[in-house]
Amino acid sequence: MRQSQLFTKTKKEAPADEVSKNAKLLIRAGFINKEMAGVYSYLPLGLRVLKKVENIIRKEMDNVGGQEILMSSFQPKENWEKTGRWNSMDDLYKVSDSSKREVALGPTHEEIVVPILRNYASSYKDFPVAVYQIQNKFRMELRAKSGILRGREFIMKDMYSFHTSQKDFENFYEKMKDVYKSIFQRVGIGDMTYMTFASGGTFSKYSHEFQTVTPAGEDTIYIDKEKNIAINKEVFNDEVLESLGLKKEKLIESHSIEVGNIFDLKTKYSEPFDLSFTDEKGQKHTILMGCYGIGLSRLIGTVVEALADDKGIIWPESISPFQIHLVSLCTDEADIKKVDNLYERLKLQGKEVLYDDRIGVRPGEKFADSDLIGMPTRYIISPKTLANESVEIKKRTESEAKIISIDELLK
RNA sequence: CGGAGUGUAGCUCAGUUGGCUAGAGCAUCUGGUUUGGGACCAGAGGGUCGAAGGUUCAAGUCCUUUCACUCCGACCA
Repeated sequence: MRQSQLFTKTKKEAPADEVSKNAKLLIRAGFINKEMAGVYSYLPLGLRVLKKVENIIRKEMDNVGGQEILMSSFQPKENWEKTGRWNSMDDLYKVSDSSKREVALGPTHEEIVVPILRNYASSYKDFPVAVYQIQNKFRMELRAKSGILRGREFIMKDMYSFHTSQKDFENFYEKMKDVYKSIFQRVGIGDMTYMTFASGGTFSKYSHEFQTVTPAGEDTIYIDKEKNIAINKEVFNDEVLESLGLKKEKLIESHSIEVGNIFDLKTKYSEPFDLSFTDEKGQKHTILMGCYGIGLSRLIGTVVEALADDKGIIWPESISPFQIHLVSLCTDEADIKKVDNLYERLKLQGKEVLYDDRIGVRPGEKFADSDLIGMPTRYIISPKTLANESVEIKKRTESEAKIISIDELLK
């Protein structure tokens, strides 16, 4: 894409009403736009990142047999009354229309997905099933904060699995642990993300979170680097330590951001909706469930928090809006034609290129913009490099550039 | 929801004990100069001072109400 066509622009100054690094950088660089507290729109660059993250997650979900669906955001009040959550969930958005009918805006989708399954599956032959979606969620956070990390509207992947036996559930749950590790590895924060033993909330006694270590995190975890696992402070006690075979002395305390969470739901939601199956002997049993969440918007914010430097964002190749930032410092027409040509050829090779073709913008400003936007690789092309038919290549994470010929580059 | 703070141009901010036609930088537009780390010169456009009400000869400035945003806390599938 030609940068001259991009309707967003970078800003020199961060907005006064943002404090978090992720929001400051993402807004300055033109990835997101703030609409109200905890609510952001995704602009062209931000949406490209979001789509990349989405596709990584989608592939991983499909690989474990997940079937993608898209459930409604409006959810009937009766369903929430059935599970007892209409009044017990503080952060549930309740909206009403002119006929005074009340509905919930979905913060999670157990109340929808279980009735859907019930509509189609009732035999042991119909299970196991896993369905998932990637969708906007609404939660009435009493206090939205930290930019994109804790919003009132946010984007989440939620998967729900359905099983006829505890063993089948456990197998799947174990598989999902690896799937989650793989996802966080692929988006570039695998080395700093730990599977963390945590509270199960209202569902069950314990659950597993995936926590990314950064000072911006609002959670506190204790990490065992050797075993590559951690414990959330909320369940940090002798009993848990012993059950996991961890020694207090070896643990390192860190702040972290919860980027994913997997739960054993047991029959908590299948029961109220009577989601059950008939076994080989004609006997009826309640279905066992698991649920698996990843906040995509939070994940993007976490990547920014964890990897950015003082000049701007640093995107891992896998989720960068473009792979290459082609920065042209050329001013006369013949040179510009040559750069245009290089841009077209890179595109033909299937490269994703953001081409800074802006005329009248000085080099310093282009470099500053390029650092801020944070593409992993920068190609600088100027009259100087063009004289030698070459390009200067610099990685966002490195300070030294190297020069190679255009021919070699295209090879 | 409790505590603290902030709302003035698209953005970042200044604006004295109430006083004349509300300012600067960035951004935008015009012209010129410049071109390897957010340049410079000259000019121009851009405002319901968050909103409503009040006090006053006079309100960005004082009072009341209200809304929004931020931070700390509580809360958090």
